[in-house]
Amino acid sequence: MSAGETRQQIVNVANRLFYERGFEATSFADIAKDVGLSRGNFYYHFRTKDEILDAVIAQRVTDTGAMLESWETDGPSPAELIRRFIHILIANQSKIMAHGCPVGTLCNELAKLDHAAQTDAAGLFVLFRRWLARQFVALGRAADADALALHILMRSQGVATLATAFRDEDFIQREVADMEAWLFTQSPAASSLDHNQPA
Amino acid sequence: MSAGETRQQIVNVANRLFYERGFEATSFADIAKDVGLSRGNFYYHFRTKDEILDAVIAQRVTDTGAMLESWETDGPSPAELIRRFIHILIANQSKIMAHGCPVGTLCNELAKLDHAAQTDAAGLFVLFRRWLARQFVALGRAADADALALHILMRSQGVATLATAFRDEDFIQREVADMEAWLFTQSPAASSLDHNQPA
DNA sequence: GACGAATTAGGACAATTGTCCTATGGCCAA
DNA sequence: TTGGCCATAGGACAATTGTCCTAATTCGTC
Repeated sequence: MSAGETRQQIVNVANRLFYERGFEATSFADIAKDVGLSRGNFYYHFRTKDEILDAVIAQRVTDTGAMLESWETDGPSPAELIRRFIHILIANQSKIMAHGCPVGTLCNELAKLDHAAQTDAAGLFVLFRRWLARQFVALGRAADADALALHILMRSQGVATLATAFRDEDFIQREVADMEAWLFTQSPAASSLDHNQPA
Repeated sequence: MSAGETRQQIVNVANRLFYERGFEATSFADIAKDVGLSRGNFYYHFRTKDEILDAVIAQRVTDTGAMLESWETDGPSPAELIRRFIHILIANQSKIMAHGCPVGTLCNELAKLDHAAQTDAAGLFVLFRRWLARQFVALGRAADADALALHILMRSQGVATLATAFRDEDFIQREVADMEAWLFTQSPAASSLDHNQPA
């Protein structure tokens, strides 16, 4: 197998394990076993564990960017695009209940470790933040687009954390519906309506 | 020193380190050094690391319960009590930006480790959930008190996670203000008002 | 088929992990 | 003062960690 392919396999497996078990709790041996390589051989592809982390984050940046871009290809409305973002919570429901949000939990862990890659991991949030802000601008909310983007991001993080703690599908459904109702009130034309009761 | 005092010191230090660095990343040696004891001696007080974790969670349950109870002693209104909860985000701002929410991050880590103490840690959320629900009942929202409690809890978790990732004090202030505005609309008398724009 | 480079296996290495044992010191009761 | 229990220090233990080296294998090219 070519070095590039092996490297890609390592990144894919590490990406999954970092999400499912956390960065610190995942060892070289764990990754090696799942890839089917010997542990010592890793040094050929990655000199340190931090290099793997960097590669995993870079991979996620690429994947996330591609996903967000692909959503826009068939030209849905900004509100519909934001709805798609919100619905990640339902699409990935079972994974989120088991391991939380991949971005939020990684940022939290790296913050506690005071890890150098903290900023890179937060860059994943920036990707969503900017994309969401763009949609709110298109929605006619240029003045507070970034604040609205952060608000939606904040809500999905809160839902993810409580979903992991309580494993309550109804809670997720309810909060997603509430986010959609909130979104509806944010289009200027509908701003006089009141759709904000969570329940 | 009596065994009880030493044990209490260990729990206090472990509590702090589990929060600042995480459970897995904190070793017996780390705790021993901060308490000023020899590592081997831990076995006398705690047979396993999991036993320390249990003690730390039990301590947090006691402390949290006492805090919530003390808030109610001088008889503030339910809305004022909920406001106090929301303002934890500001009171603990710098710690949250550095290490996240103590409850949320612990639950997330234990979920990834598939740890037996997961449910006990989530019990800390239950404490807040029930206390908040009581306030909403007193506010005249008995029908959806639990959902409203989860909603507030969800928001504070989301704010904590993004606060850690972005270290943005303005964001925290803004979202706290928005939570207060939301709270105002939740008292039945004020339910026709619209205070929901986050910004 | 043979050569040289690319890729791998296997293991060495010191450090650290959680766990556990034993010998020692100190304090309180008789 | 003595005897016994409580608390501690110090270290042993096997296992695992991230890192690194070297010898072997595989592969494409001539």
